[in-house]
Amino acid sequence: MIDARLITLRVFARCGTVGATAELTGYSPSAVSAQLRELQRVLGMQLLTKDGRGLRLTATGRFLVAGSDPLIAQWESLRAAAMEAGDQVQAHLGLGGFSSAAAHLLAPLAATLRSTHPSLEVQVLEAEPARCFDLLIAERIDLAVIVAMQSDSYGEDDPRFEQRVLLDDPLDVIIPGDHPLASRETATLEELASEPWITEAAGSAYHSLFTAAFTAVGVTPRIAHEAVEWETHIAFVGAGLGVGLLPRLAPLHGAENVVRLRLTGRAKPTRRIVAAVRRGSIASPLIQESLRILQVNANRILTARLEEDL
Amino acid sequence: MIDARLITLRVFARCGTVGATAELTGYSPSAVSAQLRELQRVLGMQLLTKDGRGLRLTATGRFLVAGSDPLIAQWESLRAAAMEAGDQVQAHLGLGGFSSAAAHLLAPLAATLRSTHPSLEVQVLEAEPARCFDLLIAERIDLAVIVAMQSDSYGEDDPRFEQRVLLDDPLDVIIPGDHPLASRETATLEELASEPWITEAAGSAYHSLFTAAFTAVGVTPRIAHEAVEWETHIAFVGAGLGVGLLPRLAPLHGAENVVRLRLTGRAKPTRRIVAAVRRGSIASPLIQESLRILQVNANRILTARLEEDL
DNA sequence: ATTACCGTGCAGAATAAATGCATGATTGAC
DNA sequence: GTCAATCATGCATTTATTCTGCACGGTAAT
Repeated sequence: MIDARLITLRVFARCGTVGATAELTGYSPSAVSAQLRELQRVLGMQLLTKDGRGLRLTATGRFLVAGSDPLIAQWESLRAAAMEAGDQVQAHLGLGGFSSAAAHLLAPLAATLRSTHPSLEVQVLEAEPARCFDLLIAERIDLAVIVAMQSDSYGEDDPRFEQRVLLDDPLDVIIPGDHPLASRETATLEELASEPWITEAAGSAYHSLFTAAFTAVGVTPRIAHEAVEWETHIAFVGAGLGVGLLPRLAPLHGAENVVRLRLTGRAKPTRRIVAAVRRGSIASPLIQESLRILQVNANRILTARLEEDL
Repeated sequence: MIDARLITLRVFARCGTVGATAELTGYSPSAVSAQLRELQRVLGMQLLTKDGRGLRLTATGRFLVAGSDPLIAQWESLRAAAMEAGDQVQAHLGLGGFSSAAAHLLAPLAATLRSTHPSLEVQVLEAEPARCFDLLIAERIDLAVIVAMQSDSYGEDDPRFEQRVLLDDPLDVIIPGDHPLASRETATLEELASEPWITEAAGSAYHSLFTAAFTAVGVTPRIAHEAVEWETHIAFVGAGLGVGLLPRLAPLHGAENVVRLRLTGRAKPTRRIVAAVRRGSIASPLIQESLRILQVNANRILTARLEEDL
């Protein structure tokens, strides 16, 4: 309902280049360029200046973008209220989430919504948390499932978003099936302190969670290998290369020679999984329903995992 | 910046029929029909229902329209603030006003703006006050000059508009040149109580002003003739058909056998001339400048008239 | 029953917008 | 200093959207 060109400007304000804006919005770079020029013409404002080989927002441009936050929020709020008042749901819903969330939370959600609202067209995009926020701004998606990261620049008080905690996903430890502790059901980080550890690359989202967990018990782990996908982690462990942490939401799906142990003791690391929406839209019936479904599904998965793997 | 289809819906909410909406917005009826249908499709809301041979807003529709008032106001406010922050003015300005305002206030304003802002395109629409408000909602004009009418449904607190008093235009009395009082400079309503009066049709904007003035002095005038345009009033007076009231802003331009007398005494009727804009836009530099110019011009005309006709 | 009014559907026209490629300008690397 | 990479933009073309004008069907008043 808000002019698409203003949305484009907002995306540009976040990512700073026409090319990136085009990628995020789904337009071509020329279209973005034309939109921004047209926006300035229509409003009679100079919003951008050339800066080297790129563009930069003018003071007016920054002012407009900042001021548009409450405008967008108000529209979302109005739409949500009207939807609720009329007991209706929108025609389209865009969902975004990082890999395992997309697979284990969003896919079931999409399936459920599809059956309860046959006329609703749902679109799921797999994307990293930071990109999810960008996609929310670009209005490509309406609901994002992300891992809460204190390092992120999106605070709980960001005027553009609202966030709700979906669940705290506990990290389990996975060890080779022939490990001395393999017959146990639980373990502590202290017991595994001297093991070779498999983790993600330093600086990644989970790495900080990993180090924080060990700092809490005063142990410095030996990092032997790095992996990005959980599937790779599991394979490394199965090959006897070391031990690792695995979110309970992530399935082992019967991997050879790998057992999952619950972590006990002082350090019980969890990753907090959060749903984020554009501010104002949280009251929308469809969003509310989606949040409920997500939460139910997530809890079901967590308890089911306990019976499967542990 | 707010979707044109929502604007169209707002206009429909005011006038109630597709045809009238088309006339006000400048679209064809088919276009309005298509826009409203499209709006419902995009939002996934049912906003309208068939009602006899016409359309009627649903509860959701009324809710959305009412809720859109602050949305529009916020956009106008943001635009005005950004304009001010960037020291820029918009590219287009639409002005609306009733006949004599259009001729004596808006035309000079347009001329002044044209010279001070060569790139600005100004458009002037002559329209009755009620229609001016509609045109403001339809975003066909940005500034309206109207006669304040307590009977109007537009209060000072309407969430859609903001109003500023431009001037209080005193009503003078016009009498034939061969009238016994013609050599005077002032007169009172009491002195003219027994004269045949020329007024507007009952129910018109000025008629209530007319009766209120006589009620204030406890006299019931004899209404002899009715006229719509001031020029007709003047002609009637010149033909000796009676006496009448004429706003000081309206010129005699040397009519034969008519003299203008200032009204003194207890009843000093004035018509309050007010500028109205969409709420939020009052802070816009161009609106502010226009209001200043209007006020200066109005005062200049009032004082000049004293020297010409009185 | 007839007439006037109102909204809508459709074919075609007009307008607006997006794409893809080529270009110019700038930065950083070698 | 040259070369490659990055970025934005202009233009011709295509594509999508939107508007118009007219005809039609339903509804209310005379």
